[in-house]
Amino acid sequence: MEERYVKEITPKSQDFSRWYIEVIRKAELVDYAPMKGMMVIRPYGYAIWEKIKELLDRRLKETGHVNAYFPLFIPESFLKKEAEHVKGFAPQVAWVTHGGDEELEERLAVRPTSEAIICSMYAKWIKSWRDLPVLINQWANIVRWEKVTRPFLRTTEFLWQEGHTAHATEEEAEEETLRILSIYKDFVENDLAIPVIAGKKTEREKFAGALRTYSIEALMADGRALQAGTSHNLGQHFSRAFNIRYEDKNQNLQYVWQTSWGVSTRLIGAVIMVHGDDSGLRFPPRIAPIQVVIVPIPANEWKEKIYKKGEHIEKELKKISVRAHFDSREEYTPGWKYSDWEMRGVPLRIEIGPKDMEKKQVVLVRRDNREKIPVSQDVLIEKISPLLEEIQKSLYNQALNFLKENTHNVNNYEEFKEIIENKRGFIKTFWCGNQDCEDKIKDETGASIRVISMEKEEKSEGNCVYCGKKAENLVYFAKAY
RNA sequence: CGGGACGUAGCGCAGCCUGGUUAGCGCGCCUGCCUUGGGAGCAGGAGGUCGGAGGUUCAAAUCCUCUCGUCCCGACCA
Repeated sequence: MEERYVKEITPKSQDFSRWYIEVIRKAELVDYAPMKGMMVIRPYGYAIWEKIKELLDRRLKETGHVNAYFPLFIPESFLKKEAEHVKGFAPQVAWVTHGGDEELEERLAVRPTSEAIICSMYAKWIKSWRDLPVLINQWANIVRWEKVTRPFLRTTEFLWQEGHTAHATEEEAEEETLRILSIYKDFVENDLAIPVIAGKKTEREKFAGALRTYSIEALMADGRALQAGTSHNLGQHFSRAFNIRYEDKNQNLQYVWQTSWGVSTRLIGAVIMVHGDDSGLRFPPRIAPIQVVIVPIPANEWKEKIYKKGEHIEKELKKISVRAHFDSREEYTPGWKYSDWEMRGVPLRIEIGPKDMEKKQVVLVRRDNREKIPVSQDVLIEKISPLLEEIQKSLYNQALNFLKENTHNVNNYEEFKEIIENKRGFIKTFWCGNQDCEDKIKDETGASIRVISMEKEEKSEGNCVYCGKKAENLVYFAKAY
C-alpha cells in the first residue's frame, strides 16, 4: 500500500467528484465567481491555458492558419439565418437588450459560437476562387447559459479557440476537417499525454448546423468519457444561409464549403481528471507551469551553501528553458513543501540537503511514480530534460493502459448494461445506424454513442447490440460528461 | 430544469431540533523564539453584520417565507 503524503484532499479513489473540486481549489487553479456557473481562472490554472494556446497555436500556424478576432456580440437576425444552428443554440444564448438605459432595436446575442458573425464577414471578403481557402482561427471567450456547471468542464463562460475555414470544394473542406481532427489528436496525445479515440459523431450528437461532426474522446478516471475537441464539416449550410459565394475558374458562382472546429478550457479539466491521483494533480511536463521545483533542506551550518546551490540550479535550468522554481520560503519545512508541490502537480522535484552537499549530489523525485534518484551535481542539468520527457511518456502510458483496460468489446445488450452500470468506460460494439436504437440505449442505460469508429477494422460487420440487425457501424458508447 | 443535501473566520466543522449575556473548535494566518531529509514545537495575537432579504418574537445563527450560491443524482449541452 502506497503511503499517502498529501492529506488535505479527499482521496480520488474515495470520492471522485469531491476530489476534483477540492484539488482544483486547493491547488489554486480556479475559484468560484459570485455568479452562478462562473469561475475565475487563477494564475496557476491560467498558466496551463497559456501553454495549451502556445502549443496548439504553433500547430495551427504550421498548417497555414492565421489568427483574427471577431466581435463578442451577434445580432439576433444573423444568428437566425441558419435554421438548425439557431435551434441548437437558442436555449443557451445570453441576450443583450439594453445599451445604457436605451433598449436596443435588435437584441444582441453574446456569442455561443461565432459561425454567424464570421460567415457574415466571409460573405464580404470572398469573391473569387483566388480568395480561397480562408483559414482563420480565433482565441476567444464564449457564453452558453448552462443549467449544470462544473469548473473547466462546463461553465457559463469559457475560453476556447474556434477555427473557421472556407474552401472551394467539398473534398477540400472534408480534408481540412480531418486534418484538424488529427492535429487535435496529436496535440492532446503528445502534449497533454491523454490518449483519445477519434471518430465521427452520429446525427443525434453532431453540431447544430453541421454536415458531419468529428470528435476526439478521452476517458476520465471515473470511467466517463469527455469530448476533448470537435471538428465540423459544415458543408454549404452556412454559405447558403449567409450567401458566401465565389466565382470559379469557369466564371460560375459557387457557394463555399466550410469547416469549424474548437477546443476549450475543458482540456484543463481533462488533464486534471486523467492524470491526477490521491495526492492531487500530476501535470505532464510539456504543459506544467512549473516543471522542476527545487526544495532546500537547510541545516544551520549548511544553509547558506544550500540556498546558493539551489538558486544556481534554478538559473542553470532556466538557461536551457526548463521551467524551474527554487522554493526559498523559510516558513515551511521541507516535508510541507514536498506535499504542497505534489498536490500542485509539479512533475519533478530536486531536494538538496546537507547529506547531498557532502556527497556533491542532489535527490530527484518523480511525481509520476515517486521514484527517488540521487544524481551527481556535475551532471544534474543535462539529466533534467530527458527525465521530463520520460515522465511525459510515463503519464501517457499510464493513461493509455487505463483506456485499454476500460474499453470493453461487447456484443450483447445484457453485458452492455452490466458494464455501464458497474464498470463504465468505453463499450466498443456494433450499431445498426438507426436512431431509435441509439435513443433507447441512451434512455435505458445513460450511455451515448461517443463516436463511430474510423479505424480500419478487419471485422467491419456485425449485429446491432440493441436490435440485432446487421450493422456496419463499429461505435464507442460511454457515459459522458 | 426535476429530486436530494448544504451555506456559521481563509479552509474544514460544532452550535440550530428545544430561541436567551461577549458565537465556539481544529487547521491556516500575524509576531517572536526555536527548528528544517515527508505537512515540526512553544508563547502571544488578529480575524465573524452566522450567504442575502423579509417576517414571527421582549429577544433569531437557531422558527417561518422568499431569494442567491454550492455539491450529488437524473434530463440537456464543449
